[in-house]
Amino acid sequence: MNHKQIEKKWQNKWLKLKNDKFDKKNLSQKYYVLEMFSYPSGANLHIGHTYNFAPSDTFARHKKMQGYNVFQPMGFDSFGLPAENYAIKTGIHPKDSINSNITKMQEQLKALGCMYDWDYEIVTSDPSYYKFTQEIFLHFYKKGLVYQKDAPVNFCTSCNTAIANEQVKDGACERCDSVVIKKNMRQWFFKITDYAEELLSGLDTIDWPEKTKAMQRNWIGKSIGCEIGFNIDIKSNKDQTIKIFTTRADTLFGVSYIVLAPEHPLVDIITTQDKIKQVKEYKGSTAKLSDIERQENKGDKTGVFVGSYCIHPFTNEKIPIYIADYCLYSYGTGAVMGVPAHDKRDYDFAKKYDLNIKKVIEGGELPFVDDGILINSNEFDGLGSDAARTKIAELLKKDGFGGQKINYRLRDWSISRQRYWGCPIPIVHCDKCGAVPLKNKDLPVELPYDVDLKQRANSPLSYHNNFINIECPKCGGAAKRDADTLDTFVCSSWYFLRYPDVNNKKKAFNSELINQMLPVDKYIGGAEHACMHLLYARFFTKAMRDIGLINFNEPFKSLVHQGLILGPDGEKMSKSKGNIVNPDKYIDEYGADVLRMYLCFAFSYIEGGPWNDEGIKSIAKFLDRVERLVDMVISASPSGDTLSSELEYTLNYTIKNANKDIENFSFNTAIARIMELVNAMYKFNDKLDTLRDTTFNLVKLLAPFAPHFCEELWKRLGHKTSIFNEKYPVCDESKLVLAQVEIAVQVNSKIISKIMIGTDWDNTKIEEAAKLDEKVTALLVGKQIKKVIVVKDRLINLIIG
RNA sequence: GCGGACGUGGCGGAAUGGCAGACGCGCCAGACUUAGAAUCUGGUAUCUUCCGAUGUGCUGGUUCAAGUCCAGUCGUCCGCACCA
Repeated sequence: MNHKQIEKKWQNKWLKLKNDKFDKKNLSQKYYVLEMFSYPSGANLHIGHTYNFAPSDTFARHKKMQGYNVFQPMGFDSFGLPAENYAIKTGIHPKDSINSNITKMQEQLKALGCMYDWDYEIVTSDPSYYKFTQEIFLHFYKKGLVYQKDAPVNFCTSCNTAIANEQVKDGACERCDSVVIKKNMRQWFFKITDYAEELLSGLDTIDWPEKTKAMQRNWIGKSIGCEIGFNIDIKSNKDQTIKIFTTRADTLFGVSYIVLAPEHPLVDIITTQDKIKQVKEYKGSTAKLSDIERQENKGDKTGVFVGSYCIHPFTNEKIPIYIADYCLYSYGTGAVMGVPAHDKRDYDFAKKYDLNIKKVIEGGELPFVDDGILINSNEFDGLGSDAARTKIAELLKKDGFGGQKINYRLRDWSISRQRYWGCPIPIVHCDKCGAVPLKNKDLPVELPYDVDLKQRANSPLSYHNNFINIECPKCGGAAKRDADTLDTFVCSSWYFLRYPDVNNKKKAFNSELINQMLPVDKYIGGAEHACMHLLYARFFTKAMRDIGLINFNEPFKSLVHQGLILGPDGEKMSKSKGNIVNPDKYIDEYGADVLRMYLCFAFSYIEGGPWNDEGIKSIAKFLDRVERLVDMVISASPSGDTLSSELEYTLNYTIKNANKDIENFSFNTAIARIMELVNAMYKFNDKLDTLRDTTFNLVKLLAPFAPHFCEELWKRLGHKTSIFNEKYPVCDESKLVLAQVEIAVQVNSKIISKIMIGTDWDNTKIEEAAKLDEKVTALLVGKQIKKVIVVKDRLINLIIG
């Protein structure tokens, strides 16, 4: 078969037949299957992209053949740094490079024969889309989910912009690997922390990989503890209180000092005159450290005494106050109690600065960090840690010093980026009115084309006078637009809600329609998005529900991660390593069907692995084998014989497993079963005339994997309509009932022999038959049968002694 | 340190607690062919005195029965990490 001809032919025909189109009128049978859209990078699609798209298309086609009204759209996440950095390097404007990249990627996707309905395409950098990203931002603003604050943020020195916590990997920028420093900047934030509890509990309601759910749980980091107020003991500041958070309130009597994070606002207030110099120096030196340096210094605890003391709420002891960078300002209250006897870090710190170490939990050697029995703790002595925590929290509450408190590791999502190629923030800054949100009618705030990208001291947009200067919508005075753009993850946090109503010009979407179309039934994409896109999208869904735009709680009912395809060297594919595999040459040589099917067959889909093209020929060979078989069947002359029951069994066994395996993304085993069927059919090549119906089924079974090839064979078999309008074969269970079956005979759990039995035999009859076997008989001489175990249609085990 | 995986032939990979290695690659042999390619058929875990024995990282345990369950251990990978 000439794959080039037939692939082109069927791709065109599918367009004409509107085969890939979603039927808007039949929502009751809708099935929304979505592959994460990708960034239109300058390079071609590599084999990893093909691996993401092709097998999930096989899944979608299978669903379609099962009778679902499949909605499978595709789009491009086209804002982002790479295009801007590329523009700085080459002078080619992001808008232009993105457009040509999209065209190229579309061609490649079409060449794969994926069943996308291109009527629903999304390009996030198109004003028709980002107009609504801005509108949603304003919705969030009105709902109080957006705020601006001066805060130390993660700043990538190479990308020259702030980035979110989720985008910092090992202290470096997730995109470019450069050093990330803390920088104080005025930034916009989304209040994702408002949803911490629901983002956590909602995980129990969705069909996602356990690993991903665990990662989100971890990232949200709920911890149940206690907040404790320590009053400060200096005459001038009697009414100041330091609030600390601890999960170990049971160790409260072991406190020997209090630590504030160096950035804590109380530090300057409580530092005594004689300590100002040291404190200032320490604050300066820690502020300069990058996250990476901080982590390297982990073992070596540093800090300084600020000169003042606070009072223990129960014992009234005087407790010295320190600042130390091992206390993080961004977690809890930015202050902790130091209990050296029962915390490794506090122990190190106390040793270094010669602080009191008081044991209050009976257990092992210090530092003893497990739960135990309280000692040296007044009325709490003898209690277990768990009970003590409850009692102490209660007493603290009664005395007005604090009480139980839940803390989350999750922090608000910083969304301002000091870059050009992103969605403009629909806010105006007026000296008189402050930050003023734009009106919906003024959207979209369009990104100007003529911007000097080399200006990098501030956001590039801040240098564009026509864009930046504007009248204040409130007072009409001179004002400036926000010069930053939104994190691209904002754009991708709601695209799945836009797809079904992508041409809506008035609204982001029609809520009624979206409530019917969502949640996404099957979402497919890389595991690397676990704590970024997948978390943000859940937050957006919940926030938009509370605003009243949608009525469901979770965006993605069921999630599958495909594995990662590595380079042939076993390393992650990257330009710098030069191990990127381009799928085009395989499509050219073998065709899209062969490549698609090889990707389905050669890997366990959720595992992935190093690319290796040695087996790709085998798939080409297999399809040739199928073609020959089909052609032989077509030209066979009738004899009146009927299909053997053995083959009927194989056919239905294949049908049953192919359906099950595709549903589970176990494409490799589904193909293995179809190969078995073909092998079995070849055994009957002297009775080809009996194979006609089986051949129809075979071609249908194979269609989701090799769509063009199967369309062609389907036509050769005399059909006038597309095979994708056919129903995928359904197993006839009655054909799987055999009269006879071979089972294993075990004696004392060892396999001795195999016998044929009737499937309707009772255990006694099976036992009698087993005993007749020569080898078994020999073993039974002079022995007693103590027990017989029969596993239906599998084995019989005789226990003798 | 915390969390999550994973470990099976020469290779990719299969196995609801029930005959380990499906399917394929590679390799070997046979058929067809002047020959090769292609194709078709068969074989292919290891050891073996050909009776069998041993085999799913390692050590134990549960069970009539363990790749699968449990405990421990070694190794690899991923995510988070001074989170109080």
